[in-house]
Amino acid sequence: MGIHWQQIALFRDIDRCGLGRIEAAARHHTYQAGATIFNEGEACAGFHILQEGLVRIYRMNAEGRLHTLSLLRPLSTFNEVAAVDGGPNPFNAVAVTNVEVLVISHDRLLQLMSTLPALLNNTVQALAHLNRDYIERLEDMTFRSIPSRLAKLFLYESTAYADQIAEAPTQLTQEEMAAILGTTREVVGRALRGLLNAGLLEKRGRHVYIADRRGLEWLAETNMMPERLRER
Amino acid sequence: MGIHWQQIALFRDIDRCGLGRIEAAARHHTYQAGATIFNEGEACAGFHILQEGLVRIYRMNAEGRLHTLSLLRPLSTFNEVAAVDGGPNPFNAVAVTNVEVLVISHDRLLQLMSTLPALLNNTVQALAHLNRDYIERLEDMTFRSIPSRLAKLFLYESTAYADQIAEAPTQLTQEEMAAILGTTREVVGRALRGLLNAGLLEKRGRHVYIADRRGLEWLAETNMMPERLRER
DNA sequence: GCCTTTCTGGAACTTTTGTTGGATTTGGAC
DNA sequence: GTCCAAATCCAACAAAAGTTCCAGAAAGGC
Repeated sequence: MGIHWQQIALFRDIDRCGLGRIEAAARHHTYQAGATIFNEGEACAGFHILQEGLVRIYRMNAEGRLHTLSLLRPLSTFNEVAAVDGGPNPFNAVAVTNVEVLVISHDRLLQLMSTLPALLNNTVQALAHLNRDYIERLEDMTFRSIPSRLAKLFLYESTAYADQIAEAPTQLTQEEMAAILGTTREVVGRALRGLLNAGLLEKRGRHVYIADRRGLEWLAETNMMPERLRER
Repeated sequence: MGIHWQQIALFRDIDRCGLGRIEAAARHHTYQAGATIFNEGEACAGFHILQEGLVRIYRMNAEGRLHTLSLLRPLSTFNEVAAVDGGPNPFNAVAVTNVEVLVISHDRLLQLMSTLPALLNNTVQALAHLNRDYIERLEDMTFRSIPSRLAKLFLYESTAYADQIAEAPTQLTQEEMAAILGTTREVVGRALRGLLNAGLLEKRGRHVYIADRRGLEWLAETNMMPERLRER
């Protein structure tokens, strides 16, 4: 089969034989656009490898507000945590477009890890990396204002969002940006207008582009709008 | 030496010989109250095992506000992530009281993990567990109001705080609670007064105790103050 | 005991974020 | 092209959180 295992950090340095066993352990699933892949709190759905399509990882609170943790494109993997400890899924996953995934159950993953040291090693590294991403997201929520988080989203290439969010912000609707930033559509609209007025972003036709990367970086780092009053 | 390795989840199921090698790889350090153990962004400080004293794990933003991620007592471990991937420390660690720790460097940890499969296995589980804690903290910051987070802190035994915050909130100052919740002292004071007025907490002498566990749980889950107007 | 430092109580105010609701624009289906 | 659903813009308002400031109370050192 045409699976490019080498492109996935988790399967690096695993020999042909090991890859064959991993492939044999995986089940192929397809989902229609809009279909739920698994839900938060449900029994462990196993380790997922995204082969085709776009997947949204999110949480929802009691009032129905969404928080998008990741927007994933191939080749990405998700639900590592539950796959590894066998506990309930820590978030929801939904197919945004038609989706194809490979799934390895908790039990089979444990078997594979116990006989393929390289896989176990890679898993440790992947989990450590995930942990760093979540710490960064947590600090963003703790310390940064919404305009600042929005600026960071636009600068996403070099930040935590890069691994997790696969769409350029330009392509995202305000609703989707709001879910990523953990706020509401109207607030994102307001913040966006603020950044446009400040000359940090500019609108070309329908889409919004970066106009002043330095200014965005300043805003993302300090929570303060750059004062450009001096430019007379 | 009198190290109780069995009590640390990471060292479970490791035989006497393996534990001996781990012990040999560890360096003993002591810190005075107030001393910095390591700083965020600095080169990997290695894996730490807390044997004695109280350690604060925190991040700080540009304006100098603190966010306490953990308050740890023996026997706890910290800096797993950097120890495992060798990257910079993801947070600061400071000795609150006099502290004794064992430290295993990144290189030695990798050596140990490559020869002790049980240690590698335990590390995977520990990292997965950490990840779940961070996701929960992240969702708290995204969705919960400050009174709600404060209620959750008082219910700490049954939440993610149990692993990360080793101090009963009753004993904490408002300043310390504020750092844990990611806000300021005055806001915590106001929220505390709100919970006292609502009869969810009560004051005995200097300290504040839980008066209505159900009410706190309601507040923590829904973000809404329980309406007790009906109790005529 | 006294004095200093730390902690707490609380008011008044500002800023940010969230909410509501309506007007307008856009893209795509047909 | 026309029409519809989705997306956006924007103002006014409400609520939550952050800030500033000062007065008291408690704890700990001497």
